[in-house]
Amino acid sequence: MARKTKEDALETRSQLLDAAEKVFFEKGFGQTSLMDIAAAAELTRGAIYWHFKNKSDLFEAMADRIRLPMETLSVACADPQELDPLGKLREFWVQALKEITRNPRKRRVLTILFFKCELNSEAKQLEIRRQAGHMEYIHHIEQCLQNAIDKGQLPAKLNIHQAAIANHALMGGLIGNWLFLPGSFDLDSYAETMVDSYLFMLQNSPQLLSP
Amino acid sequence: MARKTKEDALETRSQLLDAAEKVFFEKGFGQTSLMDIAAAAELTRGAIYWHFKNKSDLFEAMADRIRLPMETLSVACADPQELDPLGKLREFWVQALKEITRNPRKRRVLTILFFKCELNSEAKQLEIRRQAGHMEYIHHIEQCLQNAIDKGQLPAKLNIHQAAIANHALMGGLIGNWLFLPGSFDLDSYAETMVDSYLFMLQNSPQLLSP
DNA sequence: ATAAATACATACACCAATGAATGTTTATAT
DNA sequence: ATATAAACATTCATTGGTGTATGTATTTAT
Repeated sequence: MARKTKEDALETRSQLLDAAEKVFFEKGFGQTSLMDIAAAAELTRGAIYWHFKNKSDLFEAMADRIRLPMETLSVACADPQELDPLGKLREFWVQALKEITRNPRKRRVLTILFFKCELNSEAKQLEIRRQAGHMEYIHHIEQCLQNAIDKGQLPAKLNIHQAAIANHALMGGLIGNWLFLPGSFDLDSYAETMVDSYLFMLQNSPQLLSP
Repeated sequence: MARKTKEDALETRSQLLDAAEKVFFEKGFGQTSLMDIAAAAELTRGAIYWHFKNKSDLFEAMADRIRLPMETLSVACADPQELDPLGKLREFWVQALKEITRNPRKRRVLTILFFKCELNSEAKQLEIRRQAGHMEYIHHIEQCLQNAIDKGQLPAKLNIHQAAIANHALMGGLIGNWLFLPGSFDLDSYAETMVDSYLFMLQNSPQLLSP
């Protein structure tokens, strides 16, 4: 076929990514063939193999168009200069949860990553990314909590690791459960309550204090 | 091949399920062929097709050998006769979390269900089961919480639905995160703290009260 | 004792999907 | 103006895996 302009080529590339996102979301990674995606983009497999190495490569490119919630926690929370780290943390999570309900692309891609693909040798890069994000997030949130303790916003004897684990579990669980059954609760309007309740727990729960 | 006795047949059937569990865990559902499973069981695909309709059928049979944590919440918690519903709930979740770390089969199968398979047309039954479990669990825990309110163990104005959503998210998140990176924290020793902190939150958080 | 059914193993046919090879037209560099 | 390479479309060969059909030795019912 005729050669396109550089911008045109980038356009078809993003068409392919849009189509991949759509079909992966509808049929799951394993059940969709490259022809399905090409057809959805009104192109051929030739276009896919020109822009991407293979199905996994296309999948990664699609996933790379969004940042995972856990990957977006600002280092500002851990900044010693920050006077209100806990407020920052609260703001971050309230916004992050609402963002998922309001950004259709993020919602679709997260649904794919959570439920419509599996971690195996095909998706090695995805697994590595998730593992790294997992561990980095725990580290970031621990720094953030330590910072809040230093500012007197949290009890000095708070068990930081347990608090971080609880945060990760609660937020990740909220996201996953809502993505799985968006009708089961209104994540957008529950966001503040969930975050505030968690923060209340950190400030007051005697169970989370180190002996 | 020679016909086996009825007990022998059941034995080979469970050998196939064991092998399926092992290979699915190692390679993921999509990446394992029926020959992989047959080989792991030191049998042939003929044996699989005798005992199961196809790969999905085998997968479901494997998954059906365990009960999901959310499926095991006793109705005892919601029993009006129960004097200590909150204590029952606490006991249930502490045990459920510890069980996952101690029961290798449950751990493997849950890992498969969480990360090594995808929800698509092949796994329709699995998705239906998970959706049903999801909704039934919310319902059960709401009844349990209402019962605890009636017994004076929780504030009368507690927002039951939000409390149930938080419970589901926290417990599901803990399980999922631990299965994903079992080295990131000690679920077994954190179990009590997490459950107790959650219950403390229910009892004291002003955010979880209805206006 | 023997006919039928069981519990598999083996062999076969088939297809959907991949990846590469090739074709075609146009943008772009020179 | 021309050669080159980009941006795909088309065609082709290959294959891993599935489902089924068939074989076969026992078990079990009668």
